[in-house]
Amino acid sequence: MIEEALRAIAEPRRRDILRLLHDNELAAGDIASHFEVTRPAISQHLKVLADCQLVEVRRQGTRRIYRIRPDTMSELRQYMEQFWQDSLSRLAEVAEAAESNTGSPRSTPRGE
Amino acid sequence: MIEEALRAIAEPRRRDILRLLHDNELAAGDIASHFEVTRPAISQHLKVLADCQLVEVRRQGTRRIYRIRPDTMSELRQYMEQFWQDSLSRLAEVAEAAESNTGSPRSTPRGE
DNA sequence: CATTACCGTAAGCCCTCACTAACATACTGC
DNA sequence: GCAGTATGTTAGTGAGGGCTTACGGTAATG
Repeated sequence: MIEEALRAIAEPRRRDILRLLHDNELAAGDIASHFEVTRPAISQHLKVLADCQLVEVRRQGTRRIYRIRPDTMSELRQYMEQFWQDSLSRLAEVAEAAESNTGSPRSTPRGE
Repeated sequence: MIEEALRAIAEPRRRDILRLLHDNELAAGDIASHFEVTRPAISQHLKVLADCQLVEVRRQGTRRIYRIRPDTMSELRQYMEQFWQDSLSRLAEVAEAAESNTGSPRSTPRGE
């Protein structure tokens, strides 16, 4: 489930959709009108977001109103926070912070 | 670049690799020995992680030693933090937090 | 009932991706 | 140079994903 949600937000278009819904609930057609792709494409994205419960849908006449599910969003957020802690050692975090503060990294960060 | 990194960590195997490297640097073979898939598969994952600068590699004889790049990890982390702020409204966050504090959400306060 | 608006679904195309098998490369020791 | 170790790279495969076109289904309206 969370795994599915993480894959879902890895897609830029779906992140755009979520940002679009950050404070307003919107009908599918309204959402689709914000993008260049066709309406069915957005509908499929909305289905992915609904399947992993990142959004929820409400029917109002012929319209489908989509809304963010903050509980699942927060769950995913917490999963990510745990991931940072699991993959970023305390020492590494401090080192990075110090490097960022000094502004003069010792090892070439952009060398290629 | 950040886009690429987000796509990279959407893959479970690559997150496992990053967690494996959280405080130790490891040779490619050592990393591969932790998984069931073949070494070339891990080598390709490592290339993906190196391309988006989530890890860096150092050569030591015939061995390639891989290490986390905390700067890029933090950059990605900050990008995600910004995304939560962009997609989660203040009100939704507060509502979720309150719901989470009570421990038993039970009745969803949404009219239907 | 017919029409219109709104929306999801199915099929097909093309591209990406994770994986394996085979080959190529770089370094070490004899 | 030759053999062995450690690793990257390439070709090929099967699965999945995003997109479009075409179609089907439901609700409001006359």
